[in-house]
Amino acid sequence: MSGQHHTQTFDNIPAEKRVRILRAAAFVLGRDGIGGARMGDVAREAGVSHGSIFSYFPTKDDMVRAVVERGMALQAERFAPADSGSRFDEAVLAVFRGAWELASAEPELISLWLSLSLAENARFADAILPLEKDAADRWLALAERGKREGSVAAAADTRAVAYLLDALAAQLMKSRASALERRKLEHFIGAGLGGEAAALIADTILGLLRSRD
Amino acid sequence: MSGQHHTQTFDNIPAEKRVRILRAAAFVLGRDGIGGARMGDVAREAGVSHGSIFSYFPTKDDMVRAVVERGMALQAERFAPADSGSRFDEAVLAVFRGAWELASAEPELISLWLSLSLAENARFADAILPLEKDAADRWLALAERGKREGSVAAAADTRAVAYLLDALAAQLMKSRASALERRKLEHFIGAGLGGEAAALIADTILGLLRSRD
Amino acid sequence: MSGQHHTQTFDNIPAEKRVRILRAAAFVLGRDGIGGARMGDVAREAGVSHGSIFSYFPTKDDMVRAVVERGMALQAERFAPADSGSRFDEAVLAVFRGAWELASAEPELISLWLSLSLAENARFADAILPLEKDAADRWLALAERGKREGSVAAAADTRAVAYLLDALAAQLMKSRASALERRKLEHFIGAGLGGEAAALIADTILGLLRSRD
Amino acid sequence: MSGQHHTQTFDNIPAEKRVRILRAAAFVLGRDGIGGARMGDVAREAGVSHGSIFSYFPTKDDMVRAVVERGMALQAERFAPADSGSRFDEAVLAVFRGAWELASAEPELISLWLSLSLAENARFADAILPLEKDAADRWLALAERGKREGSVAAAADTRAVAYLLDALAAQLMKSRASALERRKLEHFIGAGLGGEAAALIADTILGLLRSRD
DNA sequence: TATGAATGAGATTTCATTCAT
DNA sequence: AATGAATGAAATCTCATTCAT
Repeated sequence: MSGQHHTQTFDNIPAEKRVRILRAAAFVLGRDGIGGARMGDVAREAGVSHGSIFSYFPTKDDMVRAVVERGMALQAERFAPADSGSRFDEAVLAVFRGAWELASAEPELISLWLSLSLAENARFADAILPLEKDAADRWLALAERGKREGSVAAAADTRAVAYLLDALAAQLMKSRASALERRKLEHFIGAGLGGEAAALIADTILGLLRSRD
Repeated sequence: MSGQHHTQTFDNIPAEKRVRILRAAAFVLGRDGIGGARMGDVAREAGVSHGSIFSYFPTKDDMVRAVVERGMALQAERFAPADSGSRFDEAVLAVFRGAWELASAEPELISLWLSLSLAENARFADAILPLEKDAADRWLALAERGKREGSVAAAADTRAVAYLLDALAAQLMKSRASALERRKLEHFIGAGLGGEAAALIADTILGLLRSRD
Repeated sequence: MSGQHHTQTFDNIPAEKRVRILRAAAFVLGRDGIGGARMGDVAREAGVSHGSIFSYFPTKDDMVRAVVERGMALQAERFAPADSGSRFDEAVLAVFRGAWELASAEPELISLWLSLSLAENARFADAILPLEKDAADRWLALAERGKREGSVAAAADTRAVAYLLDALAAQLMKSRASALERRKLEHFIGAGLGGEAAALIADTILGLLRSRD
Repeated sequence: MSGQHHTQTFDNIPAEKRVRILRAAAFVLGRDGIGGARMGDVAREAGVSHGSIFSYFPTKDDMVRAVVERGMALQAERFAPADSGSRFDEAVLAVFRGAWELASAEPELISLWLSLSLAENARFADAILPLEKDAADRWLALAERGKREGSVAAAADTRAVAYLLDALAAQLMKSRASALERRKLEHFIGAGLGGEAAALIADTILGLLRSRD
């Protein structure tokens, strides 16, 4: 399943170097795609030798998995505000903003994450599925909280609401990370909104969700 | 920009063969990704010789563009129900169902379309952008109609509503076309819903959109 | 098992080219060893492009197998004199001479054949075993004929005699094909014997085999 | 030529460790071939660090030479019975048995020794030739003794007889050490003979050698 | 002296594209 | 117009050897 994808050597090197390498890998993988990324580029980007990369990860696929596993930690950070005691509306807004900021800071990571849904990368399903299920569970929990707090209309299907929030957050990140999707967002919303796109979308969906009787 | 991506020769062959080749190309491109697709596989899948492919499309990228352009026609079909005189609710439901059915019939085409948002395929932005803008305009028009008909709460931002509907439709197709996303959908909604997932999502969003004052 | 190791393409090219490639492959494989041989060297030696070699043989191992299969035909030639109606003594002498000449003409093929017995090349056992068994059967048949003709002492174990003849023929080829073994032969027999080494060894073993009662 | 192939450091370590390393090297070299053997495997097999190997032997080739030199001692043991005062027949039988037992105990060493005759390993000729000449001299001496004792037909060429005995002993070891050759031996002699194969071959050749006039 | 991380040259293999037939 | 053999640039991965600790 998810096991160990890096070598003992990778565990032995300084933590700072480990992070540098994983970030470099995510950057190149996201920029060029999994198939298109060249291990030599990762090495150069990380400032290590060509051969060293293979002493850390037996194969390119193993490197991809190691990068994906690091994504788990980032996702936990993204949802952290929702875990604190804040109200539903605040939590959703915070997660949407967090998604937008993550996509701003590491667009290549989002691009990599998007590519993992593609048929061509189906062999990584086992690596990414736990992350997806984790996100789904967080959204489901949030939707239930919204119901209890009265911030989500009683008539709405909880699961569908969770799916809807997940889809929107994903689309927001995509709109930030992909040049094409950014132009599409601008075509919808108008250019120059910057970080406020996330807030506008959040406000709109929160308004719709709110029960008005 | 969008000009001519195939050769004169391609225009000269029977229409049936042209379609067969474009479908084969979409199939292989979607299954293996643009980078991973092999021209030889397209040839074999289409039942033509390896060399012939290059007498139809000067390069692999040209073939991709030709396939994308064919997508324009499919998109028009998908939105056809919305163009007819039906009410907002019926139109949205029909488009969601159409999206689901397209993704069921040609999952590889959806996979290809999804891959075009990735950074690695940014060079095809000019080919896909008209298609995206067209879709956006159709959603914007629909959202406005919803407002006029009173099926969309007056307080909701029209552009945000359109963006939201587009995101949901895209996510639905993704959930159908990608094995990974299908498992994610099942984690949200429960397995075994089949085609009713589209209806459940549509009902929920339509319910939320409806003004109740 | 022995199946097909070359591609359809290899079957399609002219026979003359096919032989040229197989000879070039045997030459390089024998000279540098299976592990040490470089596909590029085979290509250069055969006068074809680097890529072409891989359009004939999917992998290096497949190429090795194709070369080994060609060895079957050469072995049949080597034993041809024994199949004709000649007497036992003449047949053995002819086969020994034939072995010596084959090793003189294609020493690299012998070197390749020797390397196939090594543990490192155990994965080719299925390819070489039929050839070995064929040789064994021919020696067994010859030994039996010797017994019937009275050229082999009645007291001698037929199977052991066959094994002995096979071992000697193999050692003769090795002595001819390997520089090291040639020096060893010279240390035994004295230098400058040239092709007469085969005759001396054959005469000696034939003399020993002959019953003298 | 044969000089010193290991470092001063190698002389300084405990004798037990020295033997352990040389045995590990022989094992890996025989199993994977000289080209295919990895220095890291030798290190792991010997239970020392990767870097240490290079503090004992400047290069891989030096390590091979050191291993070959150790083979000299083993060979002396193998011929020890022939040096004692036993009769010719007993001596030959003992050497054949010794060869069989050595090949049973250290098949990888035999595999390594066999590989040294290959063209690809010609650069080690200077290391192995003394060993080969030593063996040749022992067989020549034995053959002469056989003549004097009347155990070898007077008409037989002494040098050819020595060559023949050497070839048979080598073939026997090969039949024991190589899985492929073992199957070939079984095809000749029948399976299940175990250690008696050496005795059968020895009896047969001794019977043939014996003069009967 | 011992360790094991680092290096980089080099090997197999792939595949878009060309071109003779 | 159609075919499929030929080409060679480029990418992943290996491993002997070095060297800082």
